[in-house]
Amino acid sequence: MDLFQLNELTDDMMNLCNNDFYNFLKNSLNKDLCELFRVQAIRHMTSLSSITIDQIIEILTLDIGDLNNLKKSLGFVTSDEKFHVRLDHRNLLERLLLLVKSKTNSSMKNSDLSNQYMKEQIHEKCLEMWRKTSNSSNVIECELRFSLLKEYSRSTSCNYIFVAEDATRSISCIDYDVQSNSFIGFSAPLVNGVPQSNFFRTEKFNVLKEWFDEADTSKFINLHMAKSLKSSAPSFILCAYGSNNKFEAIDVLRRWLYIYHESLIQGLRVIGFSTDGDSRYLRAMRLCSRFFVELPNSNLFKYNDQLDIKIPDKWSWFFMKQQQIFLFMQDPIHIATKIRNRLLSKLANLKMGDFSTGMKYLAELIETKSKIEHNLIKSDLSPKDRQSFASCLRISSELVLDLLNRNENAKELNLTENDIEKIINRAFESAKQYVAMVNMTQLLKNKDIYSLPELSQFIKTILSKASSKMVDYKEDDDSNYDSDDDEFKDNENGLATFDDEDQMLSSTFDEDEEREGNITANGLSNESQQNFKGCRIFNKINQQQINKYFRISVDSSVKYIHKHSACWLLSTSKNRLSSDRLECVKE
DNA sequence: CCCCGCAGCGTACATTAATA
DNA sequence: TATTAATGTACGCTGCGGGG
Repeated sequence: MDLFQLNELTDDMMNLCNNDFYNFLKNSLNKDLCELFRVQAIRHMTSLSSITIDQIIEILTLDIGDLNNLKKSLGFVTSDEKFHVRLDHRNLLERLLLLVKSKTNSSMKNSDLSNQYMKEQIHEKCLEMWRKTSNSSNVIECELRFSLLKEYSRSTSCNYIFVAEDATRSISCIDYDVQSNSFIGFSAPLVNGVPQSNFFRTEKFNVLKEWFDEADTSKFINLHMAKSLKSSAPSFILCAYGSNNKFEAIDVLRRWLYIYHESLIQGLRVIGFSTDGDSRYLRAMRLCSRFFVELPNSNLFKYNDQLDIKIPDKWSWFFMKQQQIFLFMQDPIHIATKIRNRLLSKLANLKMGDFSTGMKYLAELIETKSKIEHNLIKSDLSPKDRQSFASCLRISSELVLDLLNRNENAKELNLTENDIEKIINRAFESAKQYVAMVNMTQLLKNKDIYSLPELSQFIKTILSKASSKMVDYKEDDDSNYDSDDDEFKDNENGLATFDDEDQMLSSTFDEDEEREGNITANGLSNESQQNFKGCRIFNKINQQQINKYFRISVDSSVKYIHKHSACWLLSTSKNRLSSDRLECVKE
């Protein structure tokens, strides 16, 4: 078979593997090249789509005794030990790879991915992920990974990102992280709304004990996700940390601004934020969008790259300011589940425009059509699981929408600017009726606030000057960053100096030492390394490992205890969520 | 055993009353 | 008039008990 005569590989050829594959290679290339593929353990035709010639022959450049014969028949070794493959062999390989690549490309276009190819792709992706996670250090609590974010956005070739944030309840548990040499599970203090990473780092056992007694443990996990605006892009974990849920709206705002600034330094523009409906988040949104709020001490527009939102002139009732730096939305998963719950609710009725929707159309669909057409299951229509986002996906899938559009009774609804105006006007008209009922019409007419624009202007004035306006004097300049920092550093040093080595032996922590003493006294027989119910205490440890251990004094001699063991020693109670919620968290 | 609704709690915020 | 204290609201989480 001559590859140069062949215009395209057939599907059968593409699916060749193992012996069939090698036979094909023997026929179309030659015996030696076939052997090369065997050596490289390439067993499938489809594997060739992602390989280059250099990768295949690279092995021959190495000094491997078993391959000497193969080397001789495929090329030459020059005096400087470099290997050169014979031109004819190279041409053959090039041709083969070209044919395979063009075939896989065309089959991709036909969206006719063979299973084999999919597997290869998944394999490739897994490898890529593995490389990424092994190269870059793992997520460190509190650390905002802006440099990785830059890498991520470059891979999606889009410089605009949307950031989401949410917190959820978790089991609190203190543990020691060897990599960062710090304790995790305490709730880190916020500076400018940003949690301090590696804040709980100490070499003193007593400091740790103090933290156990006084510091708050994290009862929540707060997670920041970023997503490139490119729709196909995956999402990216920006930051995760424990929190005790004690924070204010201004913390949120500052955190957002911090993320915005840092991203800008990396050349990325954060378009907006989305969170759930926690009142502090909502307040932060209000502060940031200056919705009847004043922030006299912060300048949101110092980078001069605000978004200009075009609000129609007629919309006198739309009070949002034109210039914004962020867009806000409740996170779409919440919205989707809420709409679904409403849609499936037996009591409430979801109206969209003039159309009243309901689950009857969907139920009809399930009854009349086969599952292959809509992919819905009956439980999708039972509102029992109110958080089932999978159901939302299925209900709103293209398949279902398509089928619904074909149904005359369930027409699609497109919301336009005009529709919104209509809705507002209708609401205003019905409000007028209520006003008429209480005989206020004349009064309003006299005061010149009976028409919509007039009333809007009136309300706007009232809202902006009245006490309903919120004023926040919290500062947002750079000098503030430093002062806050110092404050916390002082605090840290204060603790450290208070518990320095001399004091460790003093009477302040007698009680503590005695407990230690008991432990060792019970277990202490004659060995240098003691086991006491899994808590090991050493007389001596490797100097390289010294920062993983606490120096403690027992019976006036110095011993070492691993920081992890110290955590175990100090955790007295096991906090857990009730069982069903625990399962939710595990998910 | 699992799921759900209910009451209670904690947190932050908004509003109102009281005070300097 | 500006600040502080008290009260009320919203929301999410927890524990409990009932029902399937």
